[in-house]
Amino acid sequence: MNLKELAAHLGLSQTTVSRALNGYPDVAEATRRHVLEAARQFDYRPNAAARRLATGRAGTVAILFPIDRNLLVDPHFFELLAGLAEMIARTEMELSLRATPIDEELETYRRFAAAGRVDGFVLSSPTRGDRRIAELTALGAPFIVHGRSDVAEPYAYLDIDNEGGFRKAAALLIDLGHRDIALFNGDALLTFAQDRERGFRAALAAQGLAPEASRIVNAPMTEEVGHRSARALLREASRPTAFVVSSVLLALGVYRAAREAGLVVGRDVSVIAHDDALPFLKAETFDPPLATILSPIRQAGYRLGEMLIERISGVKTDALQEVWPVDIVFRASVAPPREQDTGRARSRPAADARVRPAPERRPPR
Amino acid sequence: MNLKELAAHLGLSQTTVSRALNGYPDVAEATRRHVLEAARQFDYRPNAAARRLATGRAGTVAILFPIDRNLLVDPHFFELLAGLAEMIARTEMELSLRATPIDEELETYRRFAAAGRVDGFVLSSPTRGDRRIAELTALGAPFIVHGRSDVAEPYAYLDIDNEGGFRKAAALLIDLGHRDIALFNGDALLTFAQDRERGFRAALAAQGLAPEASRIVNAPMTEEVGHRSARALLREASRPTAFVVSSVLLALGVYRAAREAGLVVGRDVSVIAHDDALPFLKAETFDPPLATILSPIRQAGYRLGEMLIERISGVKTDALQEVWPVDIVFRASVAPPREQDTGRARSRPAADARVRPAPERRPPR
DNA sequence: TTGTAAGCGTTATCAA
DNA sequence: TTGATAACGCTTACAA
Repeated sequence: MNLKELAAHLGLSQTTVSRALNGYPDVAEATRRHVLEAARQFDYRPNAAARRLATGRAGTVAILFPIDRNLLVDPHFFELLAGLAEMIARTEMELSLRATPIDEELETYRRFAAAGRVDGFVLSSPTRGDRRIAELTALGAPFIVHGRSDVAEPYAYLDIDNEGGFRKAAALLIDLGHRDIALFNGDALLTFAQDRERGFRAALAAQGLAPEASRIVNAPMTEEVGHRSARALLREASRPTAFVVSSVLLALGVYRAAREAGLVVGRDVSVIAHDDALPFLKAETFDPPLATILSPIRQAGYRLGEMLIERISGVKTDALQEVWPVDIVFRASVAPPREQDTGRARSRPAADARVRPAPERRPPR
Repeated sequence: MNLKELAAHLGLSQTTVSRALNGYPDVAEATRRHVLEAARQFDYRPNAAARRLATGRAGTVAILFPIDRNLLVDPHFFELLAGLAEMIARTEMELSLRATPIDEELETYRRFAAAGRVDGFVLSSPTRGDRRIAELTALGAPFIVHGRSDVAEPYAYLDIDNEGGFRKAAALLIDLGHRDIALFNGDALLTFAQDRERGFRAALAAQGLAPEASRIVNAPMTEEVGHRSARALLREASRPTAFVVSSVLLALGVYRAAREAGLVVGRDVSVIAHDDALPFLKAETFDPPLATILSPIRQAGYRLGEMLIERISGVKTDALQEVWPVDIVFRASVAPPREQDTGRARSRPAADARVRPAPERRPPR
């Protein structure tokens, strides 16, 4: 059943039926009732392609992800995606997911935009000097960035306070007495990794400290990397007493390395991790529970969807720039450093390990 | 630049230009060259909506996922999605991702199909008597199922040999001497969980064994569930000596529960897990390395994309039914049961734990 | 080998 | 408040 047939059946013109269906004001109430009734009865659904062609709007937003960056599609991205999908599902729009070889990325954006396949994009994992921003701006395609970059153009973004979060986490460890702290971070090109490192260094610098090169690791955020990196450091005669890491997956690896070295997390070494709130691996169920810099990435995905839609409907970029604060959640994985022992201790952490209560701060929305 | 303008510029009709661009044979070679050249020069991209309207093809496949089933979007789904996206990216098609409240699921399929928004669907996580299959068949919408269901209609699917895999895994543990084996599985409504349980029970039955009710757990496949379930069982005076679990995430929780109970995996308890090959958490990096029933879900996603496209282009359902074998990979998490001790042992598993080599079997493609 | 013209199913303009 | 009618940009009979 299409519009023509429906109109014929009703003895009305297509115009009137279309108006009635789309909620235009200049339609008699009685007419509208008839039309809606008939549409329901015949289960009429306007053809998407025809509508797109007529309106010039694609009714679609897209998010691209590179497929050959480490051959790894990471779970943080998918949490973001879940939130985004959830938001888009509340609208009439569609969400198009596109994998793309990294070297064809810009070309893919161009193709999608030029063919009118999408109305806007979500950009994730921006890098330093990210070229996508200039490209899409030049194309005139609406977009929103999850994170920030150091480019000249103004653009819409939603970011979290990575720098502040990591500064606070490191400061906290320093307060407890730690002096040798390692940072396991994402790829060095990613701005969020740079922001985190900046915050981390700032906290150290405030106490006149500076990390040795070996203490900073940039690599994919997996259990395996966390394990390998921590193992290497824990073998050293003078090992770090604390770790700040960019993902609970990295933390998982650090815990394993600590166990293997006969060290007890929350006593012999402290660990604090950025937690995107991956639903299948929760910091509070770590053993011991993992202290975190918390910022639910799924909520960010949801909000990104809202912001992109506002952007598409004409809201200016400078009205679409948000930075969310992050929560620091203290748990038993963090404690004052211990007199460095032989590394052979095996008992469990004291149940009464001194832990400050988690502040009750929530991100917006 | 649209077709009309391009044609005008070339001094040709739209028809000829369209033909040249779409590779029709009845176009003079010289003409085609000119057209392609001009198209490149002006960076002409056919408008997607217009093409869709004219051809009646949406150029899109969709995959839906429920948002309120446990509020959990699981990483196995996203691995599937990654593979699917990778395949679709090699085509001109689009992949539409839709979240949907579980109670509006069927309606969402209907809406998408009726509005001509998609050419076909991938159905994931089928349940017993899954209603989506009958619905989509009635609608005449092409689809492919990841997994199988017990419905009357013929349909296209790709599944793995869940039953065989779990039968073999359980049989192996029995061979080693285990008699009390627990199964941690997904939601009981899911056919893959049922198939796995059937295989598990068959292996036990072959030796005249039957699991107690407490030994079978159906729940979301998370670390937390694995931990909680294993902890409950390991507290019993007569505890299971082995665990067969449906995900590496569950296995992670089992490992943790074992550690807490002072038990050593690969000595005091054996663990074997189904491994969908989640890239951020690898069975071989577990401590001790985790034996698995292996079947990379990302490859399945890729193949599902291929099969769906074939289905859309008219291939019959009975030519699109595949069941992949699974690999059993032996690792140090599996060993013969031990004389049941007090559960206080703390030493590490012997490095020379008897482990059979992994058979070298690969799934098709 | 090329061109004319109709059609895909909407929305939007303008007049009635 | 309603209705002709013209886009929207492409594909595809059919004719030349």
